[in-house]
Amino acid sequence: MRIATWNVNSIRTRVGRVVDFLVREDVDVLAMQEVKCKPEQFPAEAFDEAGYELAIHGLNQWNGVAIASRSPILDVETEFPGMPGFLKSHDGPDLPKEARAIGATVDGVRVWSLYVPNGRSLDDPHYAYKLDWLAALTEYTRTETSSRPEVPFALMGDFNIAPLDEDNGDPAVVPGASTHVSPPEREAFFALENAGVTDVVRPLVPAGYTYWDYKQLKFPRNEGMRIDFVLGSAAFAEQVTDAVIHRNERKGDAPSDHVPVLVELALSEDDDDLPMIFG
DNA sequence: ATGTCATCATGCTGATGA
Repeated sequence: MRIATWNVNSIRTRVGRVVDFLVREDVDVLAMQEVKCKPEQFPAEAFDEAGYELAIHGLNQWNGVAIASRSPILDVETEFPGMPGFLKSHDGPDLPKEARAIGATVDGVRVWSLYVPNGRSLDDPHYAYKLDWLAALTEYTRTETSSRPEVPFALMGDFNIAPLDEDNGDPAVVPGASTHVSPPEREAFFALENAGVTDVVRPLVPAGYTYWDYKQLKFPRNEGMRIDFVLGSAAFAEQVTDAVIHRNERKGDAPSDHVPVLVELALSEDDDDLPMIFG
């Protein structure tokens, strides 16, 4: 199985690029973030024609997550247990939470496409929301990986955190003053890694960024950040045979500001592609 | 240079979010 994550920054703007990538790289499952549309606005036909089905969670022009898959998408959830809402986005507990998570089972793998809140600034309510959101995700991950350790489980997406100093190549992102690199955010990320999942890409791709701001020639200067990750349970991680950060997807016409991160698993998909030996 | 990009609405320009 070849499975990837990509913050596409508007699927309506990027659909050609995204489907081209899926076909060219023989991707079986794609977790998308920032699709920036409602399900009825999602360009589903292009995915259908390329042989992918979709699960989409989008409420408005902000955020929005989706999963595309060649195999059937089962048991879809649009939030994880305990996931908080952002106070400014609703006036009460009955109103919908932001569309930042979608989980589904594909070929026996439990996959989450996650768009972690940005935080905006260290003194913004969005920053506290980000930490609360990560704490709830950590508790869910601990419960899930301990109660069903045999199920391969993966958190894939834009975590909006550069966990290590080497993950931040942007001089405008200053430790002590900026989000994405503050100690509480990094501690939240490490707590998640201690709750039953590990970064399956870093051992295979030790260096490299996944995001470059559109402004100030950040990509030509290579002043990027590594903030998109695939965190897998033991049952997932032990199947990983390869990983690639597709840096070239930041080039050319109308790129997203993030690039896809692809992981290959030894896990067999289903028998559809195999010869019919037994008739 | 607060230098780009995407979206929506008080809509063809500004506000919001990243």
